[in-house]
Amino acid sequence: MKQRILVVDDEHDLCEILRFNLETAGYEVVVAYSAEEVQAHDVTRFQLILLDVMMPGISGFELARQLKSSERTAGIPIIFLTAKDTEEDTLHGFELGADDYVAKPFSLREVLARVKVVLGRSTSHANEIRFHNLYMDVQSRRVTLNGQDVDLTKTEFSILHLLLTHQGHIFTRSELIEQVWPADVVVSERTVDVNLTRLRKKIGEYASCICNKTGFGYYFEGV
Amino acid sequence: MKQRILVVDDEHDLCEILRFNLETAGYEVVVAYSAEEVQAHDVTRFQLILLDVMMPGISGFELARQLKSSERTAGIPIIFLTAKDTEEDTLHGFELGADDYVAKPFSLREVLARVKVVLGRSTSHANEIRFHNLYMDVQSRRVTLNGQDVDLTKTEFSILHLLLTHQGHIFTRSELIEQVWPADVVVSERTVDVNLTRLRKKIGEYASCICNKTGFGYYFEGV
DNA sequence: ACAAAATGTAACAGAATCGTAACACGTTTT
DNA sequence: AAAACGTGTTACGATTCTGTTACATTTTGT
Repeated sequence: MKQRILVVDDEHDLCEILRFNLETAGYEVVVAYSAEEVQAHDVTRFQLILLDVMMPGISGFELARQLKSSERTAGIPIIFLTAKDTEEDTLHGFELGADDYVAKPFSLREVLARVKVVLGRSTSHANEIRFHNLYMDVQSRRVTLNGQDVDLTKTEFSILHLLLTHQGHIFTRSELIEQVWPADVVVSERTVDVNLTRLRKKIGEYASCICNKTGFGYYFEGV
Repeated sequence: MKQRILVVDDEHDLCEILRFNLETAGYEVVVAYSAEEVQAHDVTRFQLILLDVMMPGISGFELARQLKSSERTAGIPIIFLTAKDTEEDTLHGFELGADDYVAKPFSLREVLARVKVVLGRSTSHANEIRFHNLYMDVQSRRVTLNGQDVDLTKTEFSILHLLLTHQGHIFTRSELIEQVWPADVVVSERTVDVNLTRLRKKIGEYASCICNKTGFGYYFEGV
């Protein structure tokens, strides 16, 4: 089945150029001319989003933040297109979960190469996360520990996934809430603790890999 | 300060050629002849790793996977050196977080150009503060000293961050209190002293960089 | 060199943070 | 309809952090 790419940019000409070249390369392309227009689409149907940063109305960064904050769409790779190529903006983009970053003006070859890399990796290994004998299959939402199935709840799964994909990174409680819980629910910070405890109890010998640094937050300690 | 590059390749001759040319270009070079040998080094001290894919024992890909899976070393750029230049291997490399890819046989000019590009763009990460072998990652809230994690409390972290980002600037005790403590808490000025002492004890050889000027206050003395 | 002021540091106790069991309430399964 | 499950909240004991104090040491001014 063809892989589907959503191109979001307010410059019509550029969109058409991208559309033509991506279609030639065998992808199915849908174009939206603004962040607002994106909301008319079912974003989950796309395997990749090419997203312009500078757009009238809602900016690309803001849209990315929204997409990444929803569990349903957080896993969709995003490549930012931007004229801004300062270090700061690039970092901001990656912070928001960008999978790559292309500064305008760019060569089409460059864009195609990056699209290929991102799509290549999001279909192969991104769905399987491993830490020693702890496996997570993101696709089927299954976790195994030394070959034994581990029965995690949705919340626990989501937390473990976040921690494992960012080993060593210390997340504050608010960051965890922001990343794990839907944007519209309000939970107390202590709820995080309780869920971490529940998760620890289920992952046996790896419980001690989920660490807390007093005053900062929680992190997964690899090795 | 010179940028440090770790070259990992089992071919001694090639290593020496790379070493000579990189040193001529003004970099500091350390060579390891196997992935196993890399483990003897503190990898965090390097700003770039040139990594051969095909090595006896642990392969370059496997080593890269390990480095990228640890928050501490994930940020270090890697350029793969390889005789394999098939599409598949290149993709595999990028998947593992390679920052570039050079196929053997390569021209030295080519290697130098890519090293320059990678180091050029990875120099000033705004959220990573470095003083010799003392690193602060503001994003992930970690501090390492010669590759070892330093366990700072929130207050200590905050003080060190302030001092390191304003090296040489002398902060009076009230300035420190104002910057480090929340506006609504009241602490005695001597509290600052105690916290500075605690911080000093945790940063080993850099303790002496935190200086006091009698009657004025504290500052970080960069060499 | 001397006393006074400033700084370094160990020890302690109060405060803040954390781990976890128990409970409540809504949802799903049986 | 009852039981099982998921999950947020609360409470309390355990742990860690941190400000204060007291005394030791260094620096400063005369």
